[in-house]
Amino acid sequence: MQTCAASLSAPRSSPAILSHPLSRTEPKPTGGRRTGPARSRFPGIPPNQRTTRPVRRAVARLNHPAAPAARTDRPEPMKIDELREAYLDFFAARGCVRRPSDVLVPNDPTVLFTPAGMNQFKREFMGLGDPSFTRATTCQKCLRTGDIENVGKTAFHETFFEMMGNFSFGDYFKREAIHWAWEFLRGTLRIPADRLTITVYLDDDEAFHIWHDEIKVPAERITRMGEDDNFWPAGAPTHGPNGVCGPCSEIFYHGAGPKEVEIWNLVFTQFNRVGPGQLEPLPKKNIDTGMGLERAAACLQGVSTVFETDVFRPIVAAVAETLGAKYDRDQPDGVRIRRMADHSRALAFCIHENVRPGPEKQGYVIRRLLRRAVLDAYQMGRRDPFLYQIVPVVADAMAGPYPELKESVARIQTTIRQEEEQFLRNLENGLKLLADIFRKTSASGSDTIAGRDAFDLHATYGIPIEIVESLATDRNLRVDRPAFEAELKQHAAISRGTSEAADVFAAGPLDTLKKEYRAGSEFVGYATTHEQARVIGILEQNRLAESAQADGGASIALVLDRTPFYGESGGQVGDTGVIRGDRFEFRVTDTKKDSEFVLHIGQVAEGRITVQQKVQAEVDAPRRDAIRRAHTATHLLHHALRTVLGQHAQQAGSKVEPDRLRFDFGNPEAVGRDRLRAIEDIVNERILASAGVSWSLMPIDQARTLGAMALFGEKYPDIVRVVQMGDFSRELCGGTHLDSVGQVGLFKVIGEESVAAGIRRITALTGKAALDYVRQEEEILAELSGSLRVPPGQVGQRVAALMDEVKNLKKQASQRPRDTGSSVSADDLLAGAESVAGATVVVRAVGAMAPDEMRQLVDVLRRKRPERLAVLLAATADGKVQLVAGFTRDLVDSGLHAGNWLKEVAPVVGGGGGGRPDLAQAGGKLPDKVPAAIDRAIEVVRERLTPPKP
RNA sequence: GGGGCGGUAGCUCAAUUGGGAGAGCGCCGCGUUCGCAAUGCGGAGGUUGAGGGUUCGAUCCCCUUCCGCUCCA
Repeated sequence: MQTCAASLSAPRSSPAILSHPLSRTEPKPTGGRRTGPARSRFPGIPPNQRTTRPVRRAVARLNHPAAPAARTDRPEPMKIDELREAYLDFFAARGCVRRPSDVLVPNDPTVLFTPAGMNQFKREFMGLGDPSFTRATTCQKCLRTGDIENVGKTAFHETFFEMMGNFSFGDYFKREAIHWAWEFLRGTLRIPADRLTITVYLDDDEAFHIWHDEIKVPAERITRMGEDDNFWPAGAPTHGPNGVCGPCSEIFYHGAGPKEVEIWNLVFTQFNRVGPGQLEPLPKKNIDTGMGLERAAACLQGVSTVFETDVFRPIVAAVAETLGAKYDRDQPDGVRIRRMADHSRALAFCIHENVRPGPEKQGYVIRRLLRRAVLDAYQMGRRDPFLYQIVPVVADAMAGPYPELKESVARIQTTIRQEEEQFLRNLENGLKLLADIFRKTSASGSDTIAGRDAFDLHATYGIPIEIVESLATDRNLRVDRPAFEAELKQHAAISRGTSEAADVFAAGPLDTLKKEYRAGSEFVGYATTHEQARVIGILEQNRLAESAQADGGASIALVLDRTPFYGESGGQVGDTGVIRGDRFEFRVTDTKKDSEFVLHIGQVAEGRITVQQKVQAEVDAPRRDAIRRAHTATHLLHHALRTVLGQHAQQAGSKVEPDRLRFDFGNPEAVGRDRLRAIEDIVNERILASAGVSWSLMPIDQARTLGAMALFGEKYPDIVRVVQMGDFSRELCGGTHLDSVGQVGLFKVIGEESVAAGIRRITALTGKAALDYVRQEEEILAELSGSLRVPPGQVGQRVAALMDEVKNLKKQASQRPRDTGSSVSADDLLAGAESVAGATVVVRAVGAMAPDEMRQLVDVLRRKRPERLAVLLAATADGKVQLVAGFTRDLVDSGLHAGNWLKEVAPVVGGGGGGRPDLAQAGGKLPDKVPAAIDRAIEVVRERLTPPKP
């Protein structure tokens, strides 16, 4: 039976179905006295939502007489997709707003990946978030690599996982959180009470009381734990950090195995830590809970690891099958297969959200995941890429909640495959280096590879220690593992450097403003470029100020209640312009967005601004128009790219400036001139056709249904703006656009390049800038044609002809005999040679000669006199001396060294030199001393030359 | 953010305290052959990533910078 999320999220079933007599999953009240107190405990929740609701899929099944589960005593275990829906339904019924999962890489500088369900609610926890709800529930995609070594080895560690949570922002607190958790576990999931135990924080009597006296959990099933186990953040009271924190209470499941499983953590955020041991109660207390989806499912399904749950089983099987291995849970390869299964799922989700393997940050985390998995396969004997083959299985297994994954399968596979190939190549290269190390180690008579060598291989070339060890063993060598570990530790210590311990919750100056103006700044710039407004904040050096005056240059930021200025976002640059008020003028040089506020950044040109003042905000309209042209053209380009290259050519980023745009998109290869031309043509044809541009607001789901292009891995608000051009382009976009496509004027591509593996970038111009560009090219051509004295059309031929000519002339020049003027011929030199100890000694000043020529002259001399010849030539040019010396082979063999000869001569001309025994060169700065150097040279060679051996 | 390694011909890589920029493969031409594979001879192809410094002289040493790889955080 197919797991079907669609049916799970169908409109609510009628109460009649819920009370169907066969509905055995309808929970029994946990106690007879339940209903009464429950009413008073949960004010504000409609009574019909207070009781636990059953899982609708189960209901549907029970209503269908043919369903096998209806006839067995034990219903088939709950699937992961069912558990997820049951949880979200349960809390939605208790007034929690069901929010979508945040993206894996959140807009949050303190984390690389979303680590927990609460991450997306940080602002809500501070009372600064969306005011439309105070309780929420989510199933959040998370990624953690802190315990990566344990993945596959333990039952429950995963890198990618889903965390279900319910959250209260100053709304319900401890009592409700605990009661509901228990109701869900006991009622909806029907977990027997004797399988559950509880922990609470040492002195959290309130929580203990609720568990013991209200829920009636026996005292021996409740344990009080210290701040390291039952406080969030762990150890916060003693060790910090300062800020919001609180005790927590955990629920453990005791299955068949020896170890209990933590399936639920309830965090009661009730304190503000101001110093060691100093906890001040918060006026508004929060609830932050987390239930690991997969581990909870494993408990329900009666399996001992997450890898045996219904979602993971096919992935594990696919890995084993692809590798031609048999999956045996308890064999060493079992660990590897589980790890590969986990990593392939994590990779699929990350790459889907456009996190690609790379050298830093998120990309590097992903790269390591991939390499770890490929290494596992390598050690199981696999030498080709394989991981990419798992992707479709992952997409299938996760299709219920994440159907969009399927659309990305091809893209994810390509990315993974390329990275696999690269890593395998690295490994092959590494093996060569490894062979060297082995040889050196053996040659030195040792059987142990130094830890330092192993570490160098690891740190510099990325050759994993496991590979080194395994290959070493094959050659009866071993690795000094302790020394390796020591190196690793030392490197880690050095690298730690300045890792800042960022506060989990950091409040900025704008948050103060946020308390007063919840809605933020209103943007009126779609309709107008000038507007009356009021100053609601002045930001000076990151602090709020009451007023600001002209003081020569310091940049400050103004916040207005409403503004026509567009704050930089979605790739579109911020507006510039001017803000005027009573006796002041403020020049806006840039506009940025900070959460809900628009920051007008610039300088006070004259006068004094104070908060609450009325102002006139005026955007630089011509510049804005140029931006609109570029932005509308960007959508046209996106459309043309997909038409010419295919649907894979999706946006991967963009920058929109006045009459200039940069657009990054996925494409495996360079676009090429022809296709680039076709793309440019399509855009310009659309411009000529001049379709209208319109926009509307709609819920995100509706926009997707309409086929509006949205980026994966991008966080969108609930209500989105959809910009439509004619009938060919519809995109989610908050930017400013033209009224009609025709206003773009001219569109000209000026460059295409690669920015990352699989990502290309097109740079283009619009409007006046495009015209200017074309004119500039025209002028360059005119200039060229002028100086070449040919019509523009013949410039190419003319240049080619000139280049040919240059080449031929060069060739002729190099072949011409060297008899240029002052230069000396080899024969002359030999004629003037002296004879020393039976050898021919040529030591001469040769006027101006290039080093290259001198070397060749030495060669000529040696050819003419192949035996017992010593040459030293001295040239002078530009106030410098150049010496070249050489010996014939036999003299070198008899112990003479041209380099050493020069070392004795060059100091005379104020220089130094050296070279090979048969040929050397030297230089100096004293041309006057050349005669002295020549004397010295002859003197030296006389001392050294010995008569030939008989 | 920090550490290590690297960037030389189209590709893979050499170049012994700093001293003449090379090899193999590929490419082009000619020869051998009925033709192909094979093979012989000849040839083209380089701002040694960029910029600066030290030096008589820098692929080599130093500094800056860009890019790639890699480890750690």
